Amino acid sequence: MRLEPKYKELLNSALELSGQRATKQREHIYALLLQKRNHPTAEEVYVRAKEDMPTISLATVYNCLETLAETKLIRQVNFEREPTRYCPNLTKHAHFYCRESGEIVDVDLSDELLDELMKVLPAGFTAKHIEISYDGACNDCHD
Amino acid sequence: MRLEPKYKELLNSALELSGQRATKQREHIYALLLQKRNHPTAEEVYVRAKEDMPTISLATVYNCLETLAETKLIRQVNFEREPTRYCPNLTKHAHFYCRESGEIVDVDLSDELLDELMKVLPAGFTAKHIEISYDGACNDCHD
DNA sequence: AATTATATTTGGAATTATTCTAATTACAGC
DNA sequence: GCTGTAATTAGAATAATTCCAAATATAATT
Repeated sequence: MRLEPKYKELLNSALELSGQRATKQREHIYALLLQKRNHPTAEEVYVRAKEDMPTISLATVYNCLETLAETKLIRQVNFEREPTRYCPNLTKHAHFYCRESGEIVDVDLSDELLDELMKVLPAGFTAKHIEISYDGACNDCHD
Repeated sequence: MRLEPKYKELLNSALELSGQRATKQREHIYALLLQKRNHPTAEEVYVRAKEDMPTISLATVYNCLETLAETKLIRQVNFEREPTRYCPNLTKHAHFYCRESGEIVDVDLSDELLDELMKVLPAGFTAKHIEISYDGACNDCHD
């Protein structure tokens, strides 16, 4: 698994900006998130990471995911009480969770729609972030 | 703490509909959620519940909250990995979480806005529910 | 009203996801 | 190549929640 130059630069500059080091583990985990964008849990990332890097520990996976999230290279996605999932899609989007297949699909959101959502806030409230999750049945799963 | 007749009926019919029994504990917990609508966690509900019902157990609090949520009398509210909070507001609304004060505020949503959110789904996708959470600073907390 | 069947509550143990800790290892600057 | 700091590692600890088996409460039936 190789990290494309574009993303390698993105990673390096994001880490440098926040005064953190570029390590094999961080690069590896970022690469595998980009390579298969299926919103894996930390545990799933751990399993995949070990294929090419058998000595990596679960704690490191958590640490790396945390670092990547802090530096805004990935997003954490939560559905109710389920384990946190991770997503390297940096565009503005919501998540659709199919209760049938368990699949999570990104749903792009326009700036206009996000603006409208901001406008319904009470006076004096300012939101840094809006998190939107749908849940239902995806294309492949109508009862 | 007394459950208003209106809500008592709502509770009884919801429980009956789902074939479950009306118990003191369920009524008590529903009443205290209605009385102080500050989106408490299960632990907070437990503390409050014990004031008037000292022998209630934490497991029962969880059971009752689960039953109330199943019967759609209350909603579960999750913010990232924080403990689940509970909300008896049945209108369509989002939640605003103030990172400063920790306060959670209901934000009413119009049917039109929800429609628009449904329209942006890919073809063949149908959502049963949309969960929207803002996070930022509330009226009382601009840095 | 007593009897029976089933649902609910209870306290504690178990589980799950995640974070913490202390020791080792790796990296960056001199 | 040394030195200081950051990152990784394995395992222990934690927090929220769920599970379990026994006791109790409720509803249905006699």
